Amino acid sequence: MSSAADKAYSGIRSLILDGALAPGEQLKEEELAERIGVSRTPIRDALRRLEAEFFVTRSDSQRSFVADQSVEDIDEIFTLRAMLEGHAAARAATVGGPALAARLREIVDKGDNGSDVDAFLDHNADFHAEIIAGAGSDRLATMLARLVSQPIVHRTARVYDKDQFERSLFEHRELVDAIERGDAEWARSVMTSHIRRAFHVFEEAAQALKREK
Amino acid sequence: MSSAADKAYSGIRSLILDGALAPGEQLKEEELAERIGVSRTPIRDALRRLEAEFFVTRSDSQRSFVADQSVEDIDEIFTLRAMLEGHAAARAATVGGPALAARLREIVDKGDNGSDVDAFLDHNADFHAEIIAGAGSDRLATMLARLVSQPIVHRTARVYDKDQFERSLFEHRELVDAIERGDAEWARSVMTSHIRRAFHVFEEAAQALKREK
DNA sequence: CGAGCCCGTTTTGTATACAATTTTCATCGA
DNA sequence: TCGATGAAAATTGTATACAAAACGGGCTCG
Repeated sequence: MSSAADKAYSGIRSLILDGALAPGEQLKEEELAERIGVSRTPIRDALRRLEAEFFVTRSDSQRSFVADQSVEDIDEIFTLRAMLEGHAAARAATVGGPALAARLREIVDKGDNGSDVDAFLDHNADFHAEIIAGAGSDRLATMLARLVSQPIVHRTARVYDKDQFERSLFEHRELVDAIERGDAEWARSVMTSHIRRAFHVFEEAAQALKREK
Repeated sequence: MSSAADKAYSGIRSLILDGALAPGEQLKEEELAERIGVSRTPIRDALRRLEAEFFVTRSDSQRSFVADQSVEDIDEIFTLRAMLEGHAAARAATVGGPALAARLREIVDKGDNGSDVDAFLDHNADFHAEIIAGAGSDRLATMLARLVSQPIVHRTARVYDKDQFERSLFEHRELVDAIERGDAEWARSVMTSHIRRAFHVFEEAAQALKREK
């Protein structure tokens, strides 16, 4: 896990998310290698991975750049995620059956304790992972994993207030109801609004931040 | 274009599509390197690319395998493609405007000449590319590019008969109508059925092939 | 002026040797 | 017989040197 390639991957990722590398900036393999303390080989590996996850883009002449992260870009990501994960929820409702519903209910019950942000994040990650697994589509799971950059989820949750946590939990419960009854379209809509709502929370926080400056 | 990495990429891709490497088979870097005539470095690169395109999967211990290509897998791919490209059509109808409709109509008119398979494939690729570009979402375009393996489109089109070509052209025309009028949901449905229909043509051909054996 | 071209510099691509890890399989002991 | 063990073999990971390609700045020529 702490191989050079993983170190390079998480290192570059952090540099981007912390803003040490600005959107649009060119990523030079040698410079990154020196900065992170590994050779260029694992750096190249990490760049390919980050490219698959839309953190990094490559020009036609193979140079790497930090991808844009404007509110429009985040909107695009949340829109795609809402569609794909809505589809996952619909499939989970169709093929998951009572066994899946039971597992989800257990996760939701465990997550219903207090307002600790980290505990909620754990619960949230478990819940969504279970639904995606329940859809039983490897490619869908892979696409979602690439699309959903957990740090964005985290940054969103940090600005959640008590009311928003409760709404999330409420939506999770409704999702379990829909899956339990095998109602694919109900599950799809709940999941879609769940994710779109998360985007708008993020959006408002970003605008508030902008006004402060 | 004819760099070692590209040679490795298209070489391995061909080996998989020709069946020289069977689904589930392990891909050994050194063996591939020798077979293709480049060193392991570009082979590793190619494997990452093929992994992003769902041709290759990796085990938890970093070994690479040829991905499954069962009818169920193809179904999964077409389903995801129908959803994403349906979304692209809806967005294109919303943001593309008359300019996009005009460009599309030109492409369709050019494609309406005879029953040459290759000409149809060119027309088809142009048409879909224009719509995806018209949606104006880089990440969506990237995801679709990774998901849609042209060889499958080709293999599907090879079994198209005259009637099916005509239906495709008809659907393309209807799509242009929908986009011209800015009707996102109409565009989405036409695109979705267009792609689902293509899957079932492929499916029937695959079953016919199976019965022959 | 400005478009195009040349050449030094920067950056990425490739091969290769060696290191680390994983797998395989033979052996041992209960 | 079964499972554990450990060493050999197979496979992937990493560093590094050199090759190739792309970029940039200054030059010429119209």
